Amino acid sequence: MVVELPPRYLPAQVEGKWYQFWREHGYFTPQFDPDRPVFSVVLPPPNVTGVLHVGHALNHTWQDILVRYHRMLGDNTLWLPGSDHAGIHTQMKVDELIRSQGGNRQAMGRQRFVEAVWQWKAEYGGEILRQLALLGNSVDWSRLRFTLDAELTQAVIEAFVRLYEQGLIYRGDYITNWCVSCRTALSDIEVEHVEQPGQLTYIRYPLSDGSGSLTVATTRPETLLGDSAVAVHPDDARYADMIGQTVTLPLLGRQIPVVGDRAVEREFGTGAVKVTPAHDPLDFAIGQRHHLATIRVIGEDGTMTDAAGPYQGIDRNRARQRVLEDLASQGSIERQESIVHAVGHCEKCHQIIEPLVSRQWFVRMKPLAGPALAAVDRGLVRFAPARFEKIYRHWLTNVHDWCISRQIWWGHRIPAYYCECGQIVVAAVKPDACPVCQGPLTQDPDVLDTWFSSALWPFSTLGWPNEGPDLQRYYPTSVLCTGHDIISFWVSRMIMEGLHFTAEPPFSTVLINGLVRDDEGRKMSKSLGNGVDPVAMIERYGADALRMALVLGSAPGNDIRFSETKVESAMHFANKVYNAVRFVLMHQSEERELPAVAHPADRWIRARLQHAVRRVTQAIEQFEFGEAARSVYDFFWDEFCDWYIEFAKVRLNGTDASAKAATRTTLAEVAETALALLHPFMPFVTEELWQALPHRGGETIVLRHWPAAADDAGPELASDLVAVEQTMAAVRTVRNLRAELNLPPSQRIGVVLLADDDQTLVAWRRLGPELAALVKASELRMALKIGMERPRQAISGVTAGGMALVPLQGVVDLERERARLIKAEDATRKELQQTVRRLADRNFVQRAPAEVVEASERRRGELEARLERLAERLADL
RNA sequence: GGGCGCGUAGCUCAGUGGUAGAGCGCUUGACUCACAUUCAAGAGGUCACAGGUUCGAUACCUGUCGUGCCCA
Repeated sequence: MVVELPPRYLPAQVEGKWYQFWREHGYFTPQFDPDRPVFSVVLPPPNVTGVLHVGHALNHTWQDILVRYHRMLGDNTLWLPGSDHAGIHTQMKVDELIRSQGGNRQAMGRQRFVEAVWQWKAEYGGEILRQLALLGNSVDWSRLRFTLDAELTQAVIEAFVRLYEQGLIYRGDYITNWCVSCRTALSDIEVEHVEQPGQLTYIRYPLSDGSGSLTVATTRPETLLGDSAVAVHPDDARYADMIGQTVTLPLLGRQIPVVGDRAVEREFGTGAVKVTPAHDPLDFAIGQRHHLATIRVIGEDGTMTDAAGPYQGIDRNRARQRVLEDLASQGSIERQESIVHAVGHCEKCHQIIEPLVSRQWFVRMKPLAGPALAAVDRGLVRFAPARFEKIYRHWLTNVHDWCISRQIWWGHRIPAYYCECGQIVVAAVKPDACPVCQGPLTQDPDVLDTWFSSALWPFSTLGWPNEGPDLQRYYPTSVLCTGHDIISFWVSRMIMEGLHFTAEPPFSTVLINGLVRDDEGRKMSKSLGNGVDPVAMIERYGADALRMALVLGSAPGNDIRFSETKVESAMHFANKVYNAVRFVLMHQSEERELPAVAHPADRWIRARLQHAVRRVTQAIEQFEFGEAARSVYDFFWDEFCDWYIEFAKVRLNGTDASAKAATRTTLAEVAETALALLHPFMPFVTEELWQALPHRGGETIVLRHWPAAADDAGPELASDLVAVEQTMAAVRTVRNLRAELNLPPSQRIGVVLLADDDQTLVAWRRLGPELAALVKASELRMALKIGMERPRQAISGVTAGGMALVPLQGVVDLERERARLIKAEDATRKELQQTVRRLADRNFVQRAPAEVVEASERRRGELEARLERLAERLADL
């Protein structure tokens, strides 16, 4: 067969072609077979504004490995792609764009702005999806979803209405995290806590009866203006008699009570705290318990309200300075100390969060959290690795109600309608008029948190609330693969909503992938500028290389370090695979094949392949993708390329036609199976090569059945395997001797192999031609050691079952050789002593398993023999 | 303050209750007819430290130190 393949693998010329082929033929769309198991996965939807980063690349590669593996097993395999609308983020982005063009969101009005966002989405929102295809992800494009699609919006509205009707959604005045820059409420988990230096100010509040004063400590003196009490711990002896008294609020002169509350930490500051229910979550809770006034002194724009009296209209930061100055001039400040404390910041814009009371919509979490915890307890959902259950449990047991309204325009608008008469109607379709007074209704202006729609993703994407075939067939999904950073954000909420709406957990396994860090172990971030663009990596090294680099050395839940050299070496591997198969192709023949006579090496490589099949299959089943990848890698490179192909060359260059036929067949079949094994990891190069190789039926490796580990161990197999292993050992020993002598590979040498027993001699002889070729022997003599006169003036080495000698014909550095032998003798003696000591130990002999004791005894025998041989050689010199 | 990881070759990381492994890097030699994106050989490790369990611990337990993350 004439094969014209360039000597180097060029991924750029290959990858796009095959992806298009797969996509056009619809191989990623399952053909449902009711007799086969279902394997379904939903892609964690990336932000529509996003671009692919290496974290996605790892996460997607893992999913693609699982999905391609199950597709090859013949399961009904669905991987459903999509993106989410990323409410705040997208709105900010488009807002900036409009402002940069001199426009203004407020002036445009809501409707035109939302249209502009849709237009932006149509133009740029597909970027991440395009990049996702570059990675080779085998997603079903015919089922692409977006959280704001009509069907998914219907699901969101339906969920909201049902939860409302069930009393699980309510509207209320509550303290929320407010971002003065984004001008919206945020949920707890959208707040990042950052350690910062700050000032703890001790302020004296005089007792109203003039009998003294109480000192409180605060890091936020400006909130003093909104204080409605001072709280102390009821069991704190220092303040016991002050509870029930009133104090005078400095600056404003308001009379406020001293209350006792167990939430107060006695050890912090003075043990007395100012209570500002409108601007602190803990204070809000205290305020509720003691029916205190909620005085909002900071507005939604971050400036002081009219309740702040003389400070009205001042920015919150300047107000802090002014309050401090005024307190100082009054002599109310006892002292100040520097502290480091965690300050909440907006995850999106990194501004300091302002906790404030506002009217928002909430989901009651406790009733939903119970079943979600039970599902994990009962094993209906399991985490891999299991330790992540703890994070899940901890969050769900301490869960607070979820603020779901956002004061923005881009998103699912809340289906609540208000009448002037005070009536609130929550309905999927806007009613014509108020059911009470027939007055006109206006819709709530707010939209829902993006995570509210993401929580429904595993079933809204499959058609819920409609009971269509997709929902019946592919729900619940099989595995959800994601990072541990969104276990609370997303995973737990999907489980809660899934159980609530479908009575089933949305997936049975949560597979956690680690973070991809830079080569120094730092998190990748924009500010550090250490992010890696996966698309650039793909362009430079190929998607297969990027995938393999990320997967090798990755394990469930463990972070990995990324470095370009890893991608480079993975590219080398792709090239190696390519050239190995190129070799196979170059030796295929159009001639009618003769009956093949199998050679020990053929049986050996097939046995090693079976071993690799078992290892890879097992590792994938256990999500040990790094292990699985390494197994294929080692098989391909070490066993197939470095040994089998080298063995094969001998027979291919020989004259025996049936031996050639057997070799060709083995090369082709082993390569074909190995490519299948590698396909989930490196889809492109494997398809390219598989198409060129002879294969039985099938139009794509994507649908090739997954290799099954066969039990083909014949009686001759074991001795064949030993023969090959002993040959390999002898080759290594002779090569070692060659290296000792610094011989160039081109120089042929005489080699003598002396076997300790018949079995070894037979083994060597069976692979004699291969042995001679691999050690570049001009002459190879093999004999039993007994009765054979050892050549003098030869360099020698011990090997499994015998020894190897290379006659030197007068050219040898005797001292160097002697030093080498002494070193080997020392090492051998040391290990022998260890082994002897162990075997002398009655405890060991009696208690260790029999096979371990036997192995030790064998080892002792080997070591003794080796020591003997070494001594002989030394004597020779 | 609470919780969870990690500490194995120069670097990045596998791994196992019974003789320490890989890739990269390094050293030496080779453009050997699939591949120099290669081949062959080599050097390099008290498996963080201290106790305990065990006949035997790098692995299991406890503590210490270092380091990273999450939550409050």
